[in-house]
Amino acid sequence: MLYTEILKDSGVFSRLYKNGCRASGCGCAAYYLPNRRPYNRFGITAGKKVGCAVKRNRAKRIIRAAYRKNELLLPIGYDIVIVARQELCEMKSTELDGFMKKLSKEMNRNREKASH
RNA sequence: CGAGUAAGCCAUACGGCAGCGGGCAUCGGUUGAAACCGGUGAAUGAGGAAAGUCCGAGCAUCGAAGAGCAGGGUAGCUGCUAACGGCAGCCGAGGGCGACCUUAGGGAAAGUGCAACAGAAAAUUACCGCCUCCGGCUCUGCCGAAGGUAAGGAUGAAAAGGCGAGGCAAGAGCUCACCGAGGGGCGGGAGACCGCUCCGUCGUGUAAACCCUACCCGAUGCAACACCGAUUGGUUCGGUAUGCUUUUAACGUCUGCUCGGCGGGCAUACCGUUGAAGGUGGCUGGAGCUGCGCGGCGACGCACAGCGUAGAUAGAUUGCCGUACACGACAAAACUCGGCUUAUCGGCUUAGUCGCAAA
RNA sequence: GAGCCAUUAGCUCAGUCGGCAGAGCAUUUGACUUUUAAUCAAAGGGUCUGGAGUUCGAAUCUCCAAUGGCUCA
Repeated sequence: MLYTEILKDSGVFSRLYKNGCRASGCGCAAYYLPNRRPYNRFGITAGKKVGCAVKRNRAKRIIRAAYRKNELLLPIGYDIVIVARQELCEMKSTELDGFMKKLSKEMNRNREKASH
């Protein structure tokens, strides 16, 4: 991934759940906050509710594939966490494209607001 | 053809484009060199249960060696195995017409406890009944007292070996035949055990109640453990110095207890070491897999040849298509193996059995 | 990775060294009241998480599983 680091600090995760902007779509929800860095940080959450280990891994894979495809649309300098839901492991990654486009639009709009 | 039994195998397949993990080769950047960063190439990358964590081991650390008790586990025999609570074969018991299957299967005569309700009595039993003798009375009988008895009675899961005959006042293993349990002897077997024979002791069940017997078990787990480690701090450990206390003592240490062994102990100061975050190793060549041969009923063992087949650290198999069909279940390595248990779409192979029909 | 605990009526819990499954709240019915609430009286409601085993007999003992929760590093 080009401008992205993997997010693994659990403190950052909880900060995002508490304070982050939330965008939910089909099968998943995303939280994001600006991080004042020259790159993005990206994390995935797939809890026990999603299912067994096979289903959790599949959900993570699908989210990762969708992110990789749509990485260039997203603005740089954000922490992003995507939370998987139960329905996600039945879906295909192309079905997530719409959600990623919506997410990037929303983030860009917020960024313009903040800069103005 | 139908039903059923046992054993074993497979776990969608192939192709295209883009992408992920760790290594290998190579090119470039960079450097004194290594490391590092980027590109390219050809290979390679989850399971039969990877799961549950129910057992067993390897490996590592913890004592300057260890012993006993407590605690825990196992429980027919013989073998296999690194080991096991696993597996194989056999014995006993039980089930099935049969192929075959199931089985925590030592000791109740070392001791203790428990056996509700019902019943006379649940383990040194006499309520009713039956019988004998004595006494009384309203005398073919009834009542009372003393004894004998375990055949009959109702209860219960279970009633003092079972059943038949003899015997007796009535009865009773009191005696006898057969059967069961126990003990002794002889024979067979590696053994569990089996067969025959004699004796005549018959003393319920429960040990997945306490317990007894035999055998086994040190504790902690790869987040173990080893190494590197900036600033800051001074928890840990070691050494030195000083002070206090003291050598049959107290304290510490393998952990619950005791013995034994080892170290004298505590406080302060200094020096070194260590060290939270992070990184590297541990990490995959192993009780390994495949093939073939030999030994063994078998589990398994031996010999030869070939193979190199995940190693991540927020944790790698995906996305978009195409083709085929039976339209794809359960399900993801995390130190590694051997088992057990549980989940599972279906398909295939082999060997017995029973029933029906035909020849 | 290692270890521990719980599951009983609609809900919260007793009963756990074997012998008829119980309490409180809730529900229903009746009484009291003009009516409701409160109070009083009664009734119904259970595959004791599931499956095997030991036993004459299992919520209880043993084994295997399921679900939920907790602890350690």
